[in-house]
Amino acid sequence: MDRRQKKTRDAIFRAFGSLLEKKRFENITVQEIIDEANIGRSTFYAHFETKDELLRSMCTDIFHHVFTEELPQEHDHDYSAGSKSLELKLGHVLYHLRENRLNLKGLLASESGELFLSFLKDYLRELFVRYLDEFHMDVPEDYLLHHLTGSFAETVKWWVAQDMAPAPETVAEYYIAVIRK
Amino acid sequence: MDRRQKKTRDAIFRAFGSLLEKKRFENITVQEIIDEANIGRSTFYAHFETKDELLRSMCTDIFHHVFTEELPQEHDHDYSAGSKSLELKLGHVLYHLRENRLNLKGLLASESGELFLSFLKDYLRELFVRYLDEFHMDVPEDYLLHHLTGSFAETVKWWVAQDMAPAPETVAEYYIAVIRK
DNA sequence: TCGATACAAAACACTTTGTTCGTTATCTAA
DNA sequence: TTAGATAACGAACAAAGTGTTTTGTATCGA
Repeated sequence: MDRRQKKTRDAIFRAFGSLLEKKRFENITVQEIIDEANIGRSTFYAHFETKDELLRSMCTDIFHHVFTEELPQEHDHDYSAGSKSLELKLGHVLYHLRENRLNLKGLLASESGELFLSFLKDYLRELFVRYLDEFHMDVPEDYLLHHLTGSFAETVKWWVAQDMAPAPETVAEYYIAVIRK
Repeated sequence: MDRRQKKTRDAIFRAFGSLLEKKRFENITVQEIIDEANIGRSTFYAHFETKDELLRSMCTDIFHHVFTEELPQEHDHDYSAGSKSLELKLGHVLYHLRENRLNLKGLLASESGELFLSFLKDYLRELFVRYLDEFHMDVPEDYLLHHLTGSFAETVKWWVAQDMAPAPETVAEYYIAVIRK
């Protein structure tokens, strides 16, 4: 990739992240991003069609990082030993969300939060679907999946509201406790 | 209240509701509401400072209706008989949400949905707090409440996504099944 | 070095918002 | 029924934001 492209792309991401720490997504204008990134107006639109697409790109980056580099030992999925596997995986996800350079508090507020969370839920769904057989509830599978991903997303919201102070392992434990798999 | 005020206020609500059936909140402009309601521009702003405040008023109306007229027999709260009380109450809430003249699908989409759901959660919190002693989980009370309200809100989302086809009682049953009080 | 292309900067048309103001219509209370 | 208050109308306005276009310049990679 052309160095110039990478340079401005990084500048845009940096500017956007920095602005998200100060104000919520919908109150950030393209002009502000342009000024903060110190680039030309037309340059921004050459990279992103809209502010939403920028957010989308940023979310993709984050979750690709969180959900691929992570989740090791696919095969210690041990049914016999009580299986803490899911709890461990979710702990890892939380761990990486916290250490991410991004200010989640800014991202989660309102509109942008919904997009962020819908990304999170998509990834979570793939994860949970592999554990469905461990749940024995008399409800539609689709509803159960919706409940599990939604509840974890709500857990993340709660955690962020607590400034992510509780340890990831603790939060994962809380979550497992309330969903009672 | 002056008849003229009530008349235009109603017209605005009606227009807004009608537009919400066709498009999502953030794509509706004040001008469209004005045209649909057939009122003057300055008149709109005399009633509501902003589009958000209009939405807020509408939510207040809906939930006041749903949560007050409802929830009868406060004292059949029967601990001994397995207590279906909570399930019944939640069923009533769902029932009223469905019969409400408002198109929830339009409301729940994106931005506006968050405001709507935050209203719902506030009311739910008051409801759940009276049942907390029926849950025996080793997690912070605040987290538990957050989980219960959040999960029910997610349940509503799921239900709306199913076009509210399943019976309210059935959905309430699903919910009770997954939270396992 | 040379051709391609990314960038800057300014101008542009367009949309939406929220306010102001003079006029007209409607209400309420006496 | 009338008089005074107040709500609605509608046009005009400034301000802010969006997304596009154009022209010239700087930087890249081969």
